[in-house]
Amino acid sequence: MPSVPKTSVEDIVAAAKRLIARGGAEALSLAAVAEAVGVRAPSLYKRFPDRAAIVRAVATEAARELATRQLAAAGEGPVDEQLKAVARAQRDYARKKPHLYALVFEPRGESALLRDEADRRQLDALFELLARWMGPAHVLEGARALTAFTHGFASMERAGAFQLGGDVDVAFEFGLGRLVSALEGP
Amino acid sequence: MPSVPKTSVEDIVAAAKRLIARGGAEALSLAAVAEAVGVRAPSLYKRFPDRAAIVRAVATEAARELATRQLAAAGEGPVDEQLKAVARAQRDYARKKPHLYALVFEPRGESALLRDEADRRQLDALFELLARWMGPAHVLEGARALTAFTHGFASMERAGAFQLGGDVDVAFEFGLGRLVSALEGP
DNA sequence: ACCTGAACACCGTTCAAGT
DNA sequence: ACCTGAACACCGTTCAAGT
Repeated sequence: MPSVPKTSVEDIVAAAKRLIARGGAEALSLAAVAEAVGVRAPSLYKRFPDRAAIVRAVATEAARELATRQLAAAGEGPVDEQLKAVARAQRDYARKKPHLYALVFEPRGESALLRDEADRRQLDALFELLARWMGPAHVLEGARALTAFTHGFASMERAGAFQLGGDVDVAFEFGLGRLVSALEGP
Repeated sequence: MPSVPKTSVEDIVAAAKRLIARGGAEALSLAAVAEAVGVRAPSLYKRFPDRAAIVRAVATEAARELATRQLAAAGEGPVDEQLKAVARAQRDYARKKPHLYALVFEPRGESALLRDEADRRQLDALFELLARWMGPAHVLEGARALTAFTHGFASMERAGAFQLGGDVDVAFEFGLGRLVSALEGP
């Protein structure tokens, strides 16, 4: 009857996030999460319907975290520099937290990403930034092109796909510079 | 003593490829592979050291298959049109065989992609194509930019990341057109 | 030489029993 | 109201025993 909770939703998500950051989502076991929050695995089902729901909650947090960093990185300089900074922040997050990044951009199976309000508002801000560079006509297409390039680069880098030598940083800046220039104007 | 084999390496890879194409690599069970080739799961260990090795073999085949399609799609037109056709073939493969595509471009864990000779030769041909468009100076950077954009787009499309409406085909052609133009010349 | 059943350790998930 | 041990079905993998 006392029903004193040993843990909480936030506790569980935080522990799961830490574990995923360390070993990736597919290596996450409920037993490990449970131990990290001082409980047994079956108790997790009191707060989450299943394992996938826990992973999804972590993905939502990671998406917000990434958007926050991108917005902070944008700063106040010229618009094209702001756009590049946003892209660099995305790549940077992918390098520093590859497993969390993968959760946002490469969700597996049923774990489709669910974005927060906060996340959504931040993405809108990035959209407006791009609108100032391109004009209103093709903003959606431009955003998709820029994000696709950046994610593709980060994803391939993470997967070890760049095996032919050369300076990968140089390649990123080369592609980013050319693409951002190509997006200018209507 | 008779030792009449019931299956073969090729058999197993073909069955695994079919199963992965249908349900994705992480849903592949050795029991299903074994049943498909008319054997019991433990017998698979006579030909492959572990599950990951089977998945890796399928990935190698998928990589070759993709490169073959890209090369075939290039055709004989103007160089920029050939480059675009190669990118479109990549996106097309990602849409038609998403699970096999993911195996090539988004390998998980230890399953780093191993390319065969045939695959490598085809990639070289694509490189030369790009060199004719860009000149020799930044071919590596250009190839990485073009592949990053195409993979990023295909990956996000596959993950259902383009949720804001708009015509996704138009966005792809928009980005591809601007990027290829931006890569022209030294 | 190859195949097999049985066993092992490890999963996610369910549920009746405890407080 | 929350937590737990036990059980279940399902994994990949190992291995002694079969032919």
